[in-house]
Amino acid sequence: MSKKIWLTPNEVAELLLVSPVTVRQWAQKGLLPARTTPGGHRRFSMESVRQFAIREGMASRLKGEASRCILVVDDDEQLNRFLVELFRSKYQGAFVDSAFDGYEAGSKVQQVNPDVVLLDLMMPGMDGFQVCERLKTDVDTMHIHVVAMSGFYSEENEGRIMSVGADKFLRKPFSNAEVIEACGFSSANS
Amino acid sequence: MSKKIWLTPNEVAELLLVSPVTVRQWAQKGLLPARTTPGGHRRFSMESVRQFAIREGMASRLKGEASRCILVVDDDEQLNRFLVELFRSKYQGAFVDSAFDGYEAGSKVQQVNPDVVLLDLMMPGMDGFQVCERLKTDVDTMHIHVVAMSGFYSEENEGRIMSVGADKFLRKPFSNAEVIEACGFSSANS
DNA sequence: CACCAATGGGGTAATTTGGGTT
DNA sequence: ATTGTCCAAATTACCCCATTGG
Repeated sequence: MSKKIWLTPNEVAELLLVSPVTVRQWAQKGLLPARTTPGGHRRFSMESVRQFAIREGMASRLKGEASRCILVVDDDEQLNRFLVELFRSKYQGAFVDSAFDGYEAGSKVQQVNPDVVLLDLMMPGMDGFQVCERLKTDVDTMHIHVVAMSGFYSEENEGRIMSVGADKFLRKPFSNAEVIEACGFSSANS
Repeated sequence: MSKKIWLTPNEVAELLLVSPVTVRQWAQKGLLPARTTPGGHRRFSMESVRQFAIREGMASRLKGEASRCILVVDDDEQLNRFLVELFRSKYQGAFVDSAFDGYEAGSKVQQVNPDVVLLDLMMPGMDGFQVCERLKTDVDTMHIHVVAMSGFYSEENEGRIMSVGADKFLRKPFSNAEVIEACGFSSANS
């Protein structure tokens, strides 16, 4: 179900912008959970690295922590606009933006640094799986909450998207309350 | 992934001919964007430094680095790496980066603000036509020189990509001299 | 099984960095 | 606006040898 990705110290080092030696130190001190090979070499799971990176304050959240920011990625113009309006009207403090394809998603993520990405899986051209994987493998974006949406439900799809790091799965159609809850805005600010 | 060039504070200081302390100040004031390691040390991207230098009018201090910037977009890993290496080795002053799909293309364009985008038309997922159209429609990126590449030549394709704003069309396979010429590096340094 | 280049582990010493202050 | 200095902590260099993965 979940294809775990194990990273070598070198890969982690490159990801976190430090030398391999430093990664070893973290592992030695127990700061970064690791699994060891029969020969004693360490292997790190993507998930551990993500949590470590976020926990240790690598997040570039230096910017306005005031309001929340959500990015809607869906090629369906109707639904996209609707969702944007929904969030805009419901939470005036939040910054809401939208993207209609993979390219725009990448550009907008880089540009607005969202807290949440509401991501459609079935987009012609680039699918959401790739976008999600990219988001979750880049240290600068791995902290982003990914809510996947799909109209064609299948266990395989759900498993697949969750295995590449999605935080929630939403089956279309859904109610307003459901999206809002999934995006974690239920108890958010206003 | 792509080989990003991250600089330590000391390296930036040497590059801009100032003391490390000064670099710290800039980072603290948010003048120079930086990422931090889990331990709190700063790392600067070559691109940030370049933009900062230009913005602050000290571009002349840059030792001829990053005078130009080119982005290679192709899902063919082999060809992509080859092209990156080609430009890197041929023009050490140029900053070269790569993207392998639409999402990454959008992210990288936003991030490095290239002068030239070398764009493959036939990518699974998102095709180059969409990317090109986005590039040429957005005011912030419409100045970028787009060189389209394709292995499946057809008049229709060439007409189509040129109609959405591409500046050059390259038919695969092509010679090193051809790409370089197409990217406008012909009269560059050596 | 042996070979081999690249990588990883443990350890210590050397260097760099962030922050406060001048 | 930039730089020097101090200190504690973070990061790295270097050594030698084992492991990894062809």
